[in-house]
Amino acid sequence: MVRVSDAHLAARRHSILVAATKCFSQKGIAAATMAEIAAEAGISPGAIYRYFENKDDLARWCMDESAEAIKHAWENPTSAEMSFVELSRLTFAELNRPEVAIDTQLFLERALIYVRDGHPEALALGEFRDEFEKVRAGILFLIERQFGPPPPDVDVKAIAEALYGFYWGARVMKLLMPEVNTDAQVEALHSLIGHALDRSCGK
Amino acid sequence: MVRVSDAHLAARRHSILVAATKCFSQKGIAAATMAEIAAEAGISPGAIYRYFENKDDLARWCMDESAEAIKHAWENPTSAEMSFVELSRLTFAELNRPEVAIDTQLFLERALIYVRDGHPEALALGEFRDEFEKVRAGILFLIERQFGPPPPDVDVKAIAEALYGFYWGARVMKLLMPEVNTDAQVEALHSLIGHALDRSCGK
Amino acid sequence: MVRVSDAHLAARRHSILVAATKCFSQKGIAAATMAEIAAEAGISPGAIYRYFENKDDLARWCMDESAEAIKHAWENPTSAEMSFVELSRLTFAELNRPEVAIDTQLFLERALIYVRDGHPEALALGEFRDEFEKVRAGILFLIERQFGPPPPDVDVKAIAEALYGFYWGARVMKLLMPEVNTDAQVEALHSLIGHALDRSCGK
Amino acid sequence: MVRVSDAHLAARRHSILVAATKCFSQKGIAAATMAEIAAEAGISPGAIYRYFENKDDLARWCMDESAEAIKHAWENPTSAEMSFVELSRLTFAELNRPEVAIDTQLFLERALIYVRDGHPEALALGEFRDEFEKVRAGILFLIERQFGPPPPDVDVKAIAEALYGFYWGARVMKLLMPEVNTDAQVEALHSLIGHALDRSCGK
DNA sequence: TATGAATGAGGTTTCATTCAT
DNA sequence: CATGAATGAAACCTCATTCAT
Repeated sequence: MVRVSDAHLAARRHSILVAATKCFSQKGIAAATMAEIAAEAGISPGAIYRYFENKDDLARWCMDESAEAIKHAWENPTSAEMSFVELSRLTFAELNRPEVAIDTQLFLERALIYVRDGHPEALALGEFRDEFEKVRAGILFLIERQFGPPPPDVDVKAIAEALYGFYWGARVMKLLMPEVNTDAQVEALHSLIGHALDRSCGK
Repeated sequence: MVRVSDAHLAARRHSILVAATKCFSQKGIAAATMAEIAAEAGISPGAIYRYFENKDDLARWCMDESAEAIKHAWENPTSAEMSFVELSRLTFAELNRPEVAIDTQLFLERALIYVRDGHPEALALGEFRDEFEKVRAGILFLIERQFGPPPPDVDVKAIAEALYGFYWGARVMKLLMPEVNTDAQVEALHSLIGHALDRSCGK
Repeated sequence: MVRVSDAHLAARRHSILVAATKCFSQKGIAAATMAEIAAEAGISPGAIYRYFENKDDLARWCMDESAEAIKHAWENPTSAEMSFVELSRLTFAELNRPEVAIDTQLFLERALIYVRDGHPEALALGEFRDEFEKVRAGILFLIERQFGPPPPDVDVKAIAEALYGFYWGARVMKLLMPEVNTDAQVEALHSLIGHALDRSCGK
Repeated sequence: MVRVSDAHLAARRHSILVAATKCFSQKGIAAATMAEIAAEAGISPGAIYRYFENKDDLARWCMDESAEAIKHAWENPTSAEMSFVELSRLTFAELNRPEVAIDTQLFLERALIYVRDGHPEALALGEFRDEFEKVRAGILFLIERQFGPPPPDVDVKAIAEALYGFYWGARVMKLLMPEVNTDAQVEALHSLIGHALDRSCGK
């Protein structure tokens, strides 16, 4: 009966997403209950259904939102002012924030759902392959911009792919063992890349 | 059915594990039902409970079994005849087998449970940290055996850690995008390591 | 169903208790099913769980309620206007009501559970020993108030205990053989007590 | 295939009854499982079904056996050498043996089943009413043999009934509170009866 | 719009009973 | 005769979802 502003609706929708994200990562999507999420969001269970079709829909939005949070500067490297080394330092520094764990968890849940169901329309918003292609291209671009054309015996494209894989591996490691020093790992990889690609070696 | 040989019991137990592993990875642990697993194993739902305490117990055995499958030569590198490069080639070649996907899925489910619950006794069999420490030590050992003492500006320990992280990242990538060429990535990393650690560069 | 008045909730809770009490005494606690109770109460099985933790909890409330119904004026004899004889007549007259059978049944179920489990916290609300002590003290008080100090060869405390035992025996007899005339039995006991304690005999 | 002596069969049957009686009184008939009983009897679950139709049948035999154990000298008082006072002292002394609790429990279970089901053929072996009539007659006979014809204002028949009720009440009390001194209660009742029926008072 | 009581399908688990050996 | 693995019906309980207010 009461007219409510769009802003208010959007805010409530967002608060539900936040609550759900918290619950989903704490207990897993399957185990978290709508009642818990409602309680966490400070509303009634029924109210959730005004904002989301059903639990699956809500979960999907949570996962997509977290996936969104993951999309980073790498996809649009041209616009970035930073060098490859600077950007990767920044990217991995991010992983030290504890909140990242929640995104990682939801990413993994999303990945598992993705694999189980084939590639259901349900996950249309976040296509892994797409992100992979884009980020790999971004890495490649930045490496070549920083180090110039690679020597013929170094497959920079594969290195870019490997770095992307390493990124996800690092997130999983951080999730399981938060004390792991991924920054040091990045520096080590940088030094490897430097040795291989920097002219200073040949000279 | 009268007394049955131990071998028969073990075989049935194993067949339940196989069926459960299949169902769990197809639908996720939470969504797979005991009835489905029983049907897949060709027995009645009740029979499962002669072999496993309950669904959680069954899931745990599945995850532990797959975790077991993951423990590889890396943990005991001294006994291996292979060089670092050979062993890592072999390890990543393994990832091309489609069956590995199931193990990866269960590993991720296990990881999520692990993170959610803190570190419950339930997962005692497979301690991530433990495996991490051992494998990292194995990698370190093999790298130094192959390349000799590293130059002072290369943090080999961090590289070993990074490689372990890369391994899991590669598994996740393979899970989501089976066509990804992780072998090429490994080769690229090998070439990086070679450039950095081989004496031929400095000379 | 939107917010409902507390009175309505209490009424529904009570109706579940009534339905459960009926089912439990008709079939026994173990054999009665939640579905039956729900049907008897005219609600869905799931609804019961908004009012009671689980079947055991429900059974406990039923038993406690009936136990509550059993606590009688005996526990607070001082406040009663009635003499020992009047009060016991009233108490046993109660047993002629057929509904008492249900309370007796639940009392016996409760007693059996109590004995099997040791003295679990579960039955904390109704401690037998407690009731026993209080009622015995009440009987003693009323006998002495009515008949004055007993002759030295009569153990009035033991008589009070025996009367309490007789009360429960009478309930069990009534349960099994409703036609038994417990009122006559009480009168007979009264006459025995009168003969023994009344001064009129000795004089 | 093996021929087994009747004695052996009877012994096994008996051992099953003993095991079942123990389990039934420990956990209640409904909660005790056939597997437990089999384990307690040292045989396999399947074997029980060679000796008893099903669980209900087994329970019935247990209850009847314990009911049998309850039938006492009271039913045939003429043949007894003992006086009323002696026999009741003996009867209640029996209640101090802890094993009696098991019989009491099974009696109560039997009583509850009896009440729930109406009077099913199932309980044909032990008719409460029958026992009641006989024992009451026995008590009456013994009281009159000991004390002679009662004064006109004492309803000895009702007293006999009351004593029977008291007996069961005492068993229930002993079950719930083993420390209760039922012997003292009997003595107190004896003294009451003595006061009322003994000539010494009137004289 | 929001509420939250109610629904009821469906999951896990138990266990009396059977029957091949 | 005994075994004990297997069955499968049925119980308890959960929780996503609905809808009267």
